[in-house]
Amino acid sequence: MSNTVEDDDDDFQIPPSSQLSIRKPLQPTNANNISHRRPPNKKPRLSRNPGKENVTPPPSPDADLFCSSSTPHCSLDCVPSSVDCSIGPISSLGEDDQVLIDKEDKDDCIKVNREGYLCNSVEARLLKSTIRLGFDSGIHEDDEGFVESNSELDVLIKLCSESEGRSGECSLGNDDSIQCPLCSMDISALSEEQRQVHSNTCLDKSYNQPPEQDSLRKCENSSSLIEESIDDPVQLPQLITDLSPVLIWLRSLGLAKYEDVFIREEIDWDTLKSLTEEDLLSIGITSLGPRKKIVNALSGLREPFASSAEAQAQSHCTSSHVTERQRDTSTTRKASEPKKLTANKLITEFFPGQATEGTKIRKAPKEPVAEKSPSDSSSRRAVRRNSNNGKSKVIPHWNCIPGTPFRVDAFKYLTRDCCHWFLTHFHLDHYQGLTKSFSHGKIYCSLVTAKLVNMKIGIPWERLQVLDIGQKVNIGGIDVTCFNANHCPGSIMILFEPANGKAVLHTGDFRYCEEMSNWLTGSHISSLILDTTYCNPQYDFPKQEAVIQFVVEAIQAEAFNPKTLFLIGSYTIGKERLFLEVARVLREKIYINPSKLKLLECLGFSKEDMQWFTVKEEESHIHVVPLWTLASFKRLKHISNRYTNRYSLIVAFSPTGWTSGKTKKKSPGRRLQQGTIIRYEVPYSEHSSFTELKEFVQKVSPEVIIPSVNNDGPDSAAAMVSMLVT
DNA sequence: GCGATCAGCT
DNA sequence: CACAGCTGATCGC
Repeated sequence: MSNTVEDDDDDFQIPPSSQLSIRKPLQPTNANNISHRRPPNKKPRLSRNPGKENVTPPPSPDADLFCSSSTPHCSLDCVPSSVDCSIGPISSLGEDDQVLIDKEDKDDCIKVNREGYLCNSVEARLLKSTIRLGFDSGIHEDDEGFVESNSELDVLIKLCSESEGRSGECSLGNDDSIQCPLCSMDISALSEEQRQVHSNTCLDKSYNQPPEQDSLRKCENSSSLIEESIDDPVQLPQLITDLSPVLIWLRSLGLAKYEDVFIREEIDWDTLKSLTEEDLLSIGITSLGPRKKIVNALSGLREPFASSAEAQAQSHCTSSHVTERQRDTSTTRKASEPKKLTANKLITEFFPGQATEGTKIRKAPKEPVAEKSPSDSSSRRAVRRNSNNGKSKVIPHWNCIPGTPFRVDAFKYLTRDCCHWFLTHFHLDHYQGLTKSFSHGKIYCSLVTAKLVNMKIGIPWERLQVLDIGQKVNIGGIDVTCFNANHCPGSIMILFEPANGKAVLHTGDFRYCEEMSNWLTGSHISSLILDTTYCNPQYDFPKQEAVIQFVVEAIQAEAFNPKTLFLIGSYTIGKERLFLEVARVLREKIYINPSKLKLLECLGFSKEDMQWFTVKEEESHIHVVPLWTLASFKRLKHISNRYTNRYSLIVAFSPTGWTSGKTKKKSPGRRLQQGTIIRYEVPYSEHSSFTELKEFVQKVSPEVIIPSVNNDGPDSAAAMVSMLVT
């Protein structure tokens, strides 16, 4: 193509303005000395084109996608046009990518982009200040770098700590007979909710089974359940009796991966109690988080109130008849519970209302753990080993909607007793198990997700039921409303309102934005199934807009060398906003491969947006590539070798929220360089930050929270708790 | 040969 | 560590 940057020509050729208009010609000095480049997180370099100096998208035909400033909840001119400004029912989708929607208030017409991204008007408003303030997203820290303590923090801390070590699954058999995975009791006759209560109770018992009580988990609710179980002792779960107390204890901390170490060192219960942090270090527990966690738990073991005999005697798997009365009774007993640690308040203590189940916070690991054997060192292996033709018998709590027969993102656990399957978004870990031979009923999802499921997996449209955003529908007698989850295109969170009046909000994966709380005002949420991916204060990343601006400026800063190839990582779907905004702001086309284009065509981008993509590699020096190809310099070197003639410098952007955990707090990115390869790690996240989770939970104010992500390991929230307590 | 699943990896 | 995958091996049809 004529507009290709010539491989061997050092002279920068001005490309057609539509493609490379902002691309800077050479800087006056040190053009070849990469290390002398200005760090991009400083003052933005101005474009020669005065109309394109900042992140504000240039006027474009799709400018009408912006909400007018008169719309109360919408602002500002710097909101990317790919994002919509509110949410409302998409009742029909025409050829145009925008849909005009009449809300109840006719004056409040809003436009929704089919892409489905949300308008983060507040983010947009914050943009300038965030840049100036080093991407401060508004959270306050103390000198130690911790988020200031308040009840909301405690709420989430508690949420996290409670999510540790408890395995909340409900049992669903493939056959008529349904057994509790722990005590093997036949629970076929029980209702769905009762089964969950039963299984969860068993798991609570297993958690409390070690001879001494785990100091990290003085959950009064579990205590109350233990007391309830006294009245109804049945056989001990086999799983529990076969394991050594040390291993059980270890597992209860979510540190099963260190089982091998403890076995190798032949650490028995007495030895365990005498271990010091130094000992732990010497036997190979080098990670700070797990070590602290163990030390903390050990100190709890040495406490006099730990009553092992009693715990064992009481830790029998109970049948499911945990009645409201019993719960009330146990609740009244709680006041005198000796096991309670005031430092570990239940998250639900901060919320009004009575819990609907004995356990208010459930661990809902992404993978079931109930059937793990002692030798398993990773949950993944355990799952594989225990998988039943790919469909595990034990379905995590977060896949079940209490009070309904519905399943969410539960295709790994297909059963014949359910015919309503919801899919929150098209990411593998959520649709895994779904194949084109699916014949278990209907799949409910957004239009974008339905298109992808149809195209990529081959599910026929007859099996797919599109849920219109913001529109309440009745499915099997249950009101269902979905909202834009602001995660990836097509992602939704789903509100279930069963007849029992106990509404359940399943967030799917989501990135919080202020509008979300508006949708939910008025609805009392009983259970919140929450995406807790970054439920840890260390994950406190900037708003997406700030990161986008950082990337734009970084590209501008690095682009003075005309033989620079820019790579932006992305998933199958996800991170589109990042590279689309880069294209729009820099007014340069972005290369994507043909299969990616086909995918993007399903996402509901406008024609104007789509014009920024090209499948002709030579038309662009900004390429979108799979995220993992940027994971290491080794891989980047591989890419670099492919383009030796054409490019002399590779600048890659890895957008992931995990970046924020390992860099300084709220840093907009990390610049790493090896020779002619530069790699930026930028904290562009499509999950909520800890701060956002806090805010969301506070606003939704549910009675019960069911985490959808298992936060085990060094990053575990329990470790965070121990750090806060000590 | 193909689809589905699993194991290992980043 | 692991967001959300990819790749290659294996198995059953």
